Amino acid sequence: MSLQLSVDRSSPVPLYFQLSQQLEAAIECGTLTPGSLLGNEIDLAARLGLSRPTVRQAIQSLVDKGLLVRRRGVGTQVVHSQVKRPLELSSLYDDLEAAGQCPATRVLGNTLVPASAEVAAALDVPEGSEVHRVERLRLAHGEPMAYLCNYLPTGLLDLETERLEATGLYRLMRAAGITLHSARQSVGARAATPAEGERFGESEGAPLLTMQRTTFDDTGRAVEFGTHTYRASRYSFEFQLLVRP
Amino acid sequence: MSLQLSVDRSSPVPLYFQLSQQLEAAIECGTLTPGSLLGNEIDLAARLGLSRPTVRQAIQSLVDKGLLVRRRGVGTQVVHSQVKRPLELSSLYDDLEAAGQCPATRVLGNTLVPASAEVAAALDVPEGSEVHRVERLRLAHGEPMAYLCNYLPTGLLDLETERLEATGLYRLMRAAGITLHSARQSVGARAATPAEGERFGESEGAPLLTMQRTTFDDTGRAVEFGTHTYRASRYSFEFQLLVRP
DNA sequence: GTCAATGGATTGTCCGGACAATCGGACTAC
DNA sequence: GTAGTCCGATTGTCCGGACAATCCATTGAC
Repeated sequence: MSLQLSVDRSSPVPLYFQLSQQLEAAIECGTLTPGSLLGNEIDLAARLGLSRPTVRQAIQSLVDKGLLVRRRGVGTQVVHSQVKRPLELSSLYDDLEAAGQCPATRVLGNTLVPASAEVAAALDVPEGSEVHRVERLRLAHGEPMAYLCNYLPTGLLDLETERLEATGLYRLMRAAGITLHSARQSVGARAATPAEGERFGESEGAPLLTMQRTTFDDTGRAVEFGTHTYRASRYSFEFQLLVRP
Repeated sequence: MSLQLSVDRSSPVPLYFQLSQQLEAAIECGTLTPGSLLGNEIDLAARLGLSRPTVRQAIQSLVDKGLLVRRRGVGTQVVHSQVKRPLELSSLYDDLEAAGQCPATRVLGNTLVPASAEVAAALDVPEGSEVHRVERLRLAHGEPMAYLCNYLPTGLLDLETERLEATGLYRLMRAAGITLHSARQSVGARAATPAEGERFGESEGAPLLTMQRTTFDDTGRAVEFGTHTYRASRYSFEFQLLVRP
């Protein structure tokens, strides 16, 4: 039952990473069934011609992803799963596209404004200093889905209205070399104002889903602050939380 | 400016963990300021009388937590922060208690029921098999905040109504030796039905925040499935998402 | 039959070293 | 002055080994 594992020492990709990828693929495609033991680390290392620390590093990365569980004195098992997917910093645009919803964006505003107290606090810039403000209406199949208002520090990337119409904000940021790391979110709900009702084609008082989010890059700097409003009848958040003990 | 670091080799707590805790404390209390270098790993190891792998393990755990950033050829820096807090699988009870809201619970039902198709799929048990169903009303300062309906597999823990009134479900699960690992959540909003309006002391049509959650333990088994309804005027979700690149 | 002691298996922790990859600044050439 | 090159510093990867801690099943005692 020992699955096919091998490493290419001439490849520039790290050995532990080659191994973890092969193991992940085996789990994904069902070759390694949930609950099955992985075989002890020593033998595995010997079979592959690797050292134990390297094998452990590969296994550890999958444990961190939640795909494997280690039990001292027992061995390493594949989790009973359903959990497979890693949690992602969800992008509304990508979500809609993945769901085949034909997302589109109408840019309502793209200007420089002085930072309000709230925005300044979120982005950690002086109050009153200039920041980008982008207001967008996100459509799916031509129907309005959400109203997005985002603030960004200046100098990080150039926000062309044309590009904002074509894709999502996160893709633009990644393309600009910003590595997104984490985000603090606050999700709530409230009734639509008359203006919002009209904007979304719903009646006044219709339930709306609201989100405020501050996104940080890998150095811990705030790179985006946004206030979003979604039609509750058309959208809900799906996400996964991990516990770090 | 080298800060005070030391390890106790006679302690049963792992050396790398002692070090990571001291570093985390130094970051938390501001001794290590955001953006400052940590000093190279070799010297750090020599100063502490540890090996480099041990020091690396300590640093790596903080990198995983998002407190440090490594840059090859540069060094290891403290992140520019605000992010400090680790993401937690939020417990409504703990959230309220931490906010000084005097949480209380009224158990409306605590019975065994046959699993519906939805519940069976979420918990990965046969449809129609018996599962626990717990219905609760969560109060803060005597005011109703949320209606919680949870399903749990049988045999995991004994759910005494008395205990459920005194604390949160997650605490009971942890106390029963279940190590929570991750959860899939879906958050939405809708208008209150007449019955819900009455239950919460709000009018019909008032916006409600809804959440469905399936929680998994460290072996990947589903240990809880719940449908919750919150008064949007009184509660919103705060959480943090991480990106795994 | 029940409970406690023993032992094998496996992961957890730690060491010391070696070389490669990458970054940033200093230096040089033009 | 500007661009390209070199070099030191630092982290990234990998090795091989040693012992401790823990789990599980078997064995043994009562």
